[in-house]
Amino acid sequence: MASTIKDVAKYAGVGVGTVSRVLNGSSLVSNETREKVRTAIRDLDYVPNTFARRLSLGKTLTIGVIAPWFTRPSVVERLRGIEQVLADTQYDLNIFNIETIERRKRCFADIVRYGKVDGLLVVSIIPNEEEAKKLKEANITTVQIDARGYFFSQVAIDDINGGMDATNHLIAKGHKNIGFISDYFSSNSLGNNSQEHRFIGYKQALEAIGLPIRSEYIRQCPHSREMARQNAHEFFALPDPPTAVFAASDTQAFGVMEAAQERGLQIPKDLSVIGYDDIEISAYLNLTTIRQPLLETGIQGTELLLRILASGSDVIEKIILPTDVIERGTTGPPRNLNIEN
Amino acid sequence: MASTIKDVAKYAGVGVGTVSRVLNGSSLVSNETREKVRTAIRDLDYVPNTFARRLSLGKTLTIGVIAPWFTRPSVVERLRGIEQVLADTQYDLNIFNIETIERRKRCFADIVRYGKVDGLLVVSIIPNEEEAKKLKEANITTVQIDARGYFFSQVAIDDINGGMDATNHLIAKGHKNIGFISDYFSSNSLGNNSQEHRFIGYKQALEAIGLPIRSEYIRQCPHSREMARQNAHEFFALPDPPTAVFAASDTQAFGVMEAAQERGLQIPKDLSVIGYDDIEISAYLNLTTIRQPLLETGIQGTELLLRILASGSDVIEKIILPTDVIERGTTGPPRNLNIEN
DNA sequence: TGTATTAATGGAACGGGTTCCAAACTAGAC
DNA sequence: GTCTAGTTTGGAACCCGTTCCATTAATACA
Repeated sequence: MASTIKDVAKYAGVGVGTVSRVLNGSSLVSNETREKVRTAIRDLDYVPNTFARRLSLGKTLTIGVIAPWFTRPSVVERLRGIEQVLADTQYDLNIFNIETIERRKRCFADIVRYGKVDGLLVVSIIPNEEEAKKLKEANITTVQIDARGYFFSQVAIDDINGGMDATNHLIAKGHKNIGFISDYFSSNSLGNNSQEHRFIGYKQALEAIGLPIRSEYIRQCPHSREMARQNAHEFFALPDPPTAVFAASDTQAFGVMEAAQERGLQIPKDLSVIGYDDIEISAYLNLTTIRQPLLETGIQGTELLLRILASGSDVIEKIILPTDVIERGTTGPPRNLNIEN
Repeated sequence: MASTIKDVAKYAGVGVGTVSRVLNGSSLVSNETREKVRTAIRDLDYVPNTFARRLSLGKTLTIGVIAPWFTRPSVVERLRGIEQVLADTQYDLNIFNIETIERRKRCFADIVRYGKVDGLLVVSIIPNEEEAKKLKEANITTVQIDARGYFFSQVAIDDINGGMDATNHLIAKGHKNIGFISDYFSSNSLGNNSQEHRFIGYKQALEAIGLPIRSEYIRQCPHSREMARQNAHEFFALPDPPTAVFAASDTQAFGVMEAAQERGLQIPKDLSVIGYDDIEISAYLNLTTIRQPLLETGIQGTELLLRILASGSDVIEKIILPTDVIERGTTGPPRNLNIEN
């Protein structure tokens, strides 16, 4: 049906080796021959069979992506970046969606076993030591996106800096009593330490201008609006409650806002709230937050992976991207300042 | 490195043909031999090379998915369904994200040219006549998801009925002045007519009980919250503004809600709003809406495609899935009825 | 016991590329 | 004109499965 390299060779009156050389840009072909072959390719509308090519090269020309929470807007945005870059290359994209721990195990195992990918992008999770070892043994070049770790090259967010920016934003408004709510630190099942980094940023920002780190202002709880709500109420019950809260995710920020509303506190007059992520509904709910360059992490992670695949280098490279403060309506000066003005 | 079928044959003391027969479940192997081969496969941890297999079979064992608006929650949900089904098959998934008309053209052209897929799922767009012809010529089995059309089998939503349900829900609450906001109808570049079908449902519901179709209550605008917001404001400025609005997508419904808030209208007391899609944040924002079985369309579309690939049938099959009204807090009786009660 | 059938098996040919090796050709040096 | 080195080129071997064909073994039947 479709023409093959043999047809092209016959049509151009050359050998298959020569056609292959032209296809792969070898310099060992005279200009005259090259032109003949090019014409033949055009005339026959020849497209090399990609599977024959892969078999012969011993490469899969495929990039795998392991991503949890496939449906979260932030992950989708990263995937978009990945797809965008790969669309212009010879590489295929193979997405593995992880929704359960079993699935995670199976995915890593399958990828190693079936050897269907040359390179792997691991989004928002950190391969554990055993997984990392197996990937390396199987010679699968791996890049992490949105997660730190010691085993592989990575593109991550500067969460420490993001945490500092969020805190500094509140400090700049005049706040001195700043609460912090986050998910539990690392050691969660997926091994992502962004929460802790945001906290470090918070701490550093306070320390930088000599504000005390008050343990009663710091809370960790499961990642949900409801838990954040409860913890925010405990803040309000303090004798000297915070005038501003930095929530390490927008979802938790909404919990804080809900609590404030229940308590009759006006935002931002009585309480400022800043989130982290800039998920879709944050704009709608007018939440000041920290935006991560999601699409960009996908793009840069993929480009990094392709670079490593091309160069064969095994130096671990870490790219850290900055965050932006998106100021909306939930942050302002604290009440006492308002009154003074 | 990895063991091949030859290694297995040698280890088991049989020919490669026999190993292949065992792998593919041929009945032409004695139980004794089969067991020997199985043991060899286990001992050598043998996994067939998928690319050699594809080359030899002349099949790609790959399903392509063409989807526009890759980032929309509704599309992601369908993709999830597709991925879920394919994960348990030997088929690979190849996603083509279409964001521009050029990209659309290139996608269809490439898919035909490079012959990298056995089957194609086209999500939310309708291949035009030329594209359909080429797909058929290239012998690529195609199934459409979330779009009608005459050329291929399909899994679609009964959007006319969904539009009727939404409108009837408002009518049942006592509304007579019902606005309609949607994206532009079909004839958009991608050839999806779901918007129009929702409108037809809206019209039919009104006509069915003799309510007038008022052109000032009907608006089309680009699919965004912001544009919907602006158009909603124009509704409110009418001398006889609608008491309820049916937005043909949840995203647009949020724009209407935003406008209502800006205008000081209470929902649902002063204005009822019903959306369409039931995307993730709709529950959070308490939006009454029409739920489409999004995941289900992905699942059923993929299963249909696999069935067709297996059977080789060329009967065009159409599966229409129903919608559900999800009643939450944004719809209620109109104010005048409130007062009367 | 001999013959016809059927079941089971080995292995060559094939799918369509890439690459290595040997051969042919060219040009420059002497 | 001969020799050497370098440039081009053709094509066999290989990548690793599947499948068809030929062969052998086993069973059935007369």
